[in-house]
Amino acid sequence: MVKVRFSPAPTGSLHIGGARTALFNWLYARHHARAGGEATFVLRIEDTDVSRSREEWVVGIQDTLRWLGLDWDEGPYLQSARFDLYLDAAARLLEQGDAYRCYCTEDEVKQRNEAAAEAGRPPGYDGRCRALDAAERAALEAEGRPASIRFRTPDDGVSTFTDLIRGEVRVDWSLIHDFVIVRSDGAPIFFLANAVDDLDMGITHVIRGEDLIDSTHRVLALRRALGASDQPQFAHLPLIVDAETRAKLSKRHGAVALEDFIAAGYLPEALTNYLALLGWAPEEDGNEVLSTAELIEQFDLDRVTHSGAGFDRDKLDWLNGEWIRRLATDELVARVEPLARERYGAAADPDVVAAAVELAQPRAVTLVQIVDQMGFLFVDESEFVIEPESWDVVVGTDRVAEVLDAVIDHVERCDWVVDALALQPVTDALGIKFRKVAPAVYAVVEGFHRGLPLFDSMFLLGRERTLARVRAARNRLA
RNA sequence: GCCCCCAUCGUCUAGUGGCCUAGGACGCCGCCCUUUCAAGGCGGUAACGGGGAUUCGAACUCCCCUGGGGGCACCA
Repeated sequence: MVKVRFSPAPTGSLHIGGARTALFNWLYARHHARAGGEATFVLRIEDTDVSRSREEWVVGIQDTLRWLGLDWDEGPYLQSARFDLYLDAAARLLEQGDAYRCYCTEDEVKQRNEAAAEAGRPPGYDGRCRALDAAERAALEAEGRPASIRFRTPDDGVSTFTDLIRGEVRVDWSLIHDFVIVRSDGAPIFFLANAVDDLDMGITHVIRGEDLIDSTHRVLALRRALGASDQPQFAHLPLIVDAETRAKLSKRHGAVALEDFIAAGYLPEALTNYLALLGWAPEEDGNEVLSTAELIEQFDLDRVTHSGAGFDRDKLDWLNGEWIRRLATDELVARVEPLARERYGAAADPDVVAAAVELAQPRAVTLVQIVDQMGFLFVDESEFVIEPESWDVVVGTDRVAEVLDAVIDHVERCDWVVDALALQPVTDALGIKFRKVAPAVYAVVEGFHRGLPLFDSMFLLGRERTLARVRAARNRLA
């Protein structure tokens, strides 16, 4: 029996790190189920911090998860709808003496921490409200001071747990200070909600980022105080870091939001494949291009690595190309079509789009690139422009006027079939290697000096439009 | 500052004492192919952070150092 959960905070859209965590939890559950076991993947939205959470992120995260193909069996549960549960637990802890009311304000705690730091003492709550008697408490309350609820951690001893990936992890309790579980405004805090829910939902395995490894001790203590008879297994994943800075991936270092990758034309197949490769290694047959089914089959916590994984856009690009090539052409067309329509409107004739996709599939890196490359087919001659950089290439090409004249002459009279549009014979007759002048001709016809295969492109464009463009370029040259 | 985690090519990684003159993938370089650029094919460049210890034998075990990252909130 395996029950895992992905529990994002809806304080932003799903980012690379969160997606990887979701994927590993999902793969773990699906792998277990495939092996004949019972497994449940729960989606739980941790929106206890109401001020930082937004409905649009709650929705957006689910959309992105679905786009990735990560479906959940339970949920989404919203913690904001379960406050009673957490508050009841807090009341119980208060009653048991495992927690106490703290009348220190946030500012006061912060100030005392700073003072402690300056004095060379370790920071952390100093325990001021730990042992208040009834009279002191009454006095503070009479002052109208709001109270938070703090969990009382052990003063000595060692906290230990066995991480599925890292083995035994231990830390002295003396280093872990009493922490707040209910804010003075009455809102429960992450640790509490997290512990209560995992307990209540019967979570068996907690798979999450390594940045949470230190908080595990607190969650474990909380669960024990709450009467948990057993503890879940923990598995802390290596962080995904910026390959350059080696620091936790953040918005400062380029795209990290999954939405950005979707918009940039990456396929879910490629993203899940790449994400799986960050911090996990497949079986040793050398094949890294893996479908979701293959990932499910092979996934195992044993093969999760221990050190931070640098995010490498180049490898993602390569994988995306691989997946574009692996898709059936019809399927690729189906995915490109809406994008083409969105970009070019009614001009994007479905048949032409399909033909262009077929030309693009063997070489494309992203869906957006495919859409870009077919653009020349959908603009009016009056609006057709050659990219400045590509026009420079035209101008810088030797004997280009001569070549364009010959191309015009050839296109005017040749049979209108792709094979007849081959230009090598034309340049050969001039004693010029086609390769030398190809970029210029590409630019003149497609607007870019690198694009879809030229002869097929001219055919798709049609004789008149092709001629119009070449003539226009020829005139501009003169 | 304190605590925790980590340490193999530029990057992702394989490797659990002899199979390692360290393997694969991406990138990069070269060649071939070619309807430019790509894609594809072939080949190449490139790493066990340092020092001790254990052992007949260490990338693999232990210790120290160094380095990197993470955590120390009334965020999650």
